[in-house]
Amino acid sequence: MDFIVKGTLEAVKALYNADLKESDINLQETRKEFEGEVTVVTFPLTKLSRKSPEQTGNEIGEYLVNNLNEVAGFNVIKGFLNISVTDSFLLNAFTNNISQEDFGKIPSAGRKVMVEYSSPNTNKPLHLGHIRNNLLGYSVSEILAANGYDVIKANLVNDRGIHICKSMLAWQKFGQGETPESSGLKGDKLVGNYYVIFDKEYKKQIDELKAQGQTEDEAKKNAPLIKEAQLMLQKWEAGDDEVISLWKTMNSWVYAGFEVTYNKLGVNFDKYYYESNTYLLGKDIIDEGLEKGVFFKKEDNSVWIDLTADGLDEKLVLRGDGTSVYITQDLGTAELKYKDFGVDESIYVVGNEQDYHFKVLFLILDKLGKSWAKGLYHLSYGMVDLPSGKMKSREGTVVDADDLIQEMIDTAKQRTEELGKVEGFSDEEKEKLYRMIGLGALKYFLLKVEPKKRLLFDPNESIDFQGHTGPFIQYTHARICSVLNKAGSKGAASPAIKSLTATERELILSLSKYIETLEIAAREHSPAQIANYVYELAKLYNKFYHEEPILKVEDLQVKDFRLALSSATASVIRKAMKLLGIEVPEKM
RNA sequence: GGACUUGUAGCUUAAUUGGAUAGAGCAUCUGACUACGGAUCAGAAGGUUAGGGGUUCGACUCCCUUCAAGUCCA
Repeated sequence: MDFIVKGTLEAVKALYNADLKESDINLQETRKEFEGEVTVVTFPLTKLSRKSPEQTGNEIGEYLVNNLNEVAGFNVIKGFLNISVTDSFLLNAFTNNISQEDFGKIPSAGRKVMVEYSSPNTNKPLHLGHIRNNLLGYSVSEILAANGYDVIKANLVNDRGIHICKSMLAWQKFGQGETPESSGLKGDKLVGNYYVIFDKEYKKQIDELKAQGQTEDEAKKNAPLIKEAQLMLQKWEAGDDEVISLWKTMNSWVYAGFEVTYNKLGVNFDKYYYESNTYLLGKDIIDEGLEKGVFFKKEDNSVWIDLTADGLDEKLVLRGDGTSVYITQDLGTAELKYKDFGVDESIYVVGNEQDYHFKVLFLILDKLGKSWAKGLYHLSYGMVDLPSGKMKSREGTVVDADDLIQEMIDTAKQRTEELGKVEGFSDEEKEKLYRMIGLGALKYFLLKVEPKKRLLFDPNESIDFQGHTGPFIQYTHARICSVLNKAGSKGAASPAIKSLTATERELILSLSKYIETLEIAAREHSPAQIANYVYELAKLYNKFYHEEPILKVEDLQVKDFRLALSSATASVIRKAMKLLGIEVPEKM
């Protein structure tokens, strides 16, 4: 609707002799209860016209009708100038653009972006919180790619540290040689079990020590198990053969397990980073910062940065004994990523508990004068909570990723069978369909909410398959496919069509908004924008479907046009859902 | 102690970034040519946008303050 903005600028120039920028024109969609498609808000223009909002609207409206072929008419309500565009304008847009196969394709911007997501610990299986992370990361990658970016999906695996030593130690002591093969357990589950066992045994020891008169803090430090775990970490850092070998073995179990979950979720990565390779990075950046006077040393030799001028605190970047803190290695890893790929932008998909951390990290890199620091972005998302509060793997109050996925598939199966809709499906096709619908429901459920909002998940309330859901949109797609199949044609936009029904107009307008939605989703790093858009589109199509006959309509040109409209809708649904990582079936 | 985020119908949520009577879905109630696929559609009911104050033509949106939930920093 660019031409409305340009026309309004001309009108303001001609009528009031004022020069405005495009951004000064406040354009919005016309509300359903009024006639028209686009609305110019004229309140701000009254300063130029020195007339009432109504008069200003009428004058501009007159100008537009007289000067723009595409404008059919207008009405003014208070400070709102509602403009109706002509049917032929909409039909042209549909024929020349929307109905084309490559509609929605944005040419390459020649920019490279890295999206780091998932980034799991190797001591426990993935849970619902990780699912949100993975879906967000994957979807944002798809959205950026659709916007013409060259995208690198990265996974920074936290494969070292005290937590994995705990699992290793517990396995050594209590595992009796259990392996994924011997137990039939998924590798990540097996390792996770030992992490829990460690915690139980550790707590026992703490209780014993407390019974002997030690305080809680003392007991936590003195328990033999924790000391052993710390010793193991030291051995790991020293490269002890036995420890390294066990570490490699157990991690390989975990990776095999993760791979299964990633496949089920349909996410993947172009590049894996491992903390065991990166945890020592960053120390040269500390030196660089000291030289540049960005950092300073305290008496105990620890290195700090003073961020009080930026409204933050003093922040430790290297300990007095020369060992790293989290931010040390993150500084190093950021630089490594840039060296590896020369990305223009780098996105970190990490929970909002690390908001402060990333604020500091990016600020430091900026102060160090890194040219690429302004391209860093923390895609912060809210935690997934249960009604009982936070999920804690050590206490077993987690919604396991594999279990949840399976439940969703089972529910999809049950629903579909109840509805008796899989006649003529082979067993393989059925399995594929159940998986598609179950995951569609799950993914849509998680992605339709703005990332930064916290998500409450009640395991006792099943995820819906009706209404504002993934299956609703999948159903709409299948329904369109069914119509097209029956017709045996994808239709064609006929130039002979003279007029459109109200719903046809709405549908074309909705389709035309796909590209700007794509751009907004990329700018805001928000799959929710796509999710809500495609729902609106599907809803509108169903309305159209009920109101207007397609196959039964006598006029063949109208029939052909409606088929083309259906086909274009299916196509946009398919493209939009793909951005969410959701597949759509042709029958369901 | 300091900082950040969130708070919208019973529940899950949207609002073009300051615009019209705050828009949907679930649940509840009422309807839909014996259907081009009823996982759908049409309608009813449901709101002091956590509370209070301010800014202006106009506030869910910006500012101040109180409350609630969550998180981070040493």
